[in-house]
Amino acid sequence: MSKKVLLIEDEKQMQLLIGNYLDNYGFATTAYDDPRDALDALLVKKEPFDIVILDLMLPGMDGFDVAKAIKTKMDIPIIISSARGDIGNKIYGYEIGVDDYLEKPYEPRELVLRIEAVLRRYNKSTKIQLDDFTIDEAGKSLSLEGYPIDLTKIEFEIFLFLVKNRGKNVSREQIVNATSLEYETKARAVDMHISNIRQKIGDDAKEPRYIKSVWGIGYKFIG
Amino acid sequence: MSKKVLLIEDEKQMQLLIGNYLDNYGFATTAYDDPRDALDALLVKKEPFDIVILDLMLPGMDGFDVAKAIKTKMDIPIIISSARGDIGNKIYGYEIGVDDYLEKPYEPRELVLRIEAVLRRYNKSTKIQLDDFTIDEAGKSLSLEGYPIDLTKIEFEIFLFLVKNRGKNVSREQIVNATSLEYETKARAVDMHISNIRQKIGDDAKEPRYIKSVWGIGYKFIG
DNA sequence: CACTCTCTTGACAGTTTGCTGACATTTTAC
DNA sequence: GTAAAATGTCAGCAAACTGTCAAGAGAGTG
Repeated sequence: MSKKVLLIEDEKQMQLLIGNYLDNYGFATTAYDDPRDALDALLVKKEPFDIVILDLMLPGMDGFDVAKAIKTKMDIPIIISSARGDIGNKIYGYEIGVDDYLEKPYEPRELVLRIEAVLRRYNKSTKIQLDDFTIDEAGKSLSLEGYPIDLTKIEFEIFLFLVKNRGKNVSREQIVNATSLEYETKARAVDMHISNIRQKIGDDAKEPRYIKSVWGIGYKFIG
Repeated sequence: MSKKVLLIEDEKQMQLLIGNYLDNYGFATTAYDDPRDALDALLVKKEPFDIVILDLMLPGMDGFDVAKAIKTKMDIPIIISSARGDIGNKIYGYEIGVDDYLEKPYEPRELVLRIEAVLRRYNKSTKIQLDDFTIDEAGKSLSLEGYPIDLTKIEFEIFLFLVKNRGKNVSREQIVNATSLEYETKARAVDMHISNIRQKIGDDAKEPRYIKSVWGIGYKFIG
């Protein structure tokens, strides 16, 4: 299945050049002149793209703001393509969490290689895909259907432990031992964390889709 | 019965060395150069292997992808065998569920030990298959023909005790002692638990398929 | 220092479980 | 066959467990 590329680039000529080139290499490219249209397609209409190629020189909106808007809402790789090549911008780009950076002019072939590299890194980084969750173990981050969910450190540890033992019942004691919870922490505190996690992932204790309470035993991640 | 080892390794020399060595230790080794052939044998032809030894440096396909392809389709242990550096600390980051890994060069004896350790761990992975039941002792869960059955803590303990003593008669007193039932619990309470268990697993006291009452003695799991 | 965020705990409501008495039914002993 | 003993199971209750609010302690930040 070909990967879907979202190209945000206002120069028509560049758009055609890159779009055709990528399509020849087996990608399905959709291009937008206006970043607002692109954001609309990605975040509002939720079209399923695999990667974003983003020009920094855009009409009406700063490229970095576009990147930030995307990264705070979704977990999707972004490659910056720009003529503005000074180091300051580069660093800023990586701080936002941009995945790679190309300075114009560049060979289209180079872009293909970078895309492949980024996608490869993305797919087999430390991420666990499960149901609608993407769990980044190293990055200690979680997203649900592409939308990031902010868990605290301990919440994330508990969630990860449950996921790794999905299908099995785990006791509160096991949870305390497997996470950075203090040894003498009362089992009751675990309940509170579970309650908070459930709220954040939109789960319901009575009709759980993900974390089920097992009476007298503990909890179980359904799966 | 000797355990069947699937060796995926493209270096002929290594293949022969490991293959012969394992066979000398009572394993039945089948080797493939090409991971696609190995996947075909395992996943399509469904040849019954007990464990996979996987080299990471393979032609045509990334070793991690092979591992992932296997693990998402089957529940079979995998040991990674690879040159130092391919692995590093990545292996644990890639949450594929690999069971062990060895860095080349290693002593063949070491591999044998690892295989035995992994198989031991796997077999006593606390899962008991019996009739149509799957009992996960560690996970404290039970399923019948693939459908999960929710037993309470004590019901599960009683059921497990009966299964472990299948074919034997066990008294109510034995059941009380073997579970977390209070010492002074009346024997009569056991009857009630048995009744509830029977209902949940669809058994009939009069025509028992699983739990039989033994008049004047106690109960017996038929087996 | 004030502010925020995280973790823990007490408290209370609501739910589930385990136990028992009660009664019907079955089996054994004589 | 009859009485006594054993078992099956319903209904109900007390105890144990869970969900979650709210408050407070403690850590980290600017």
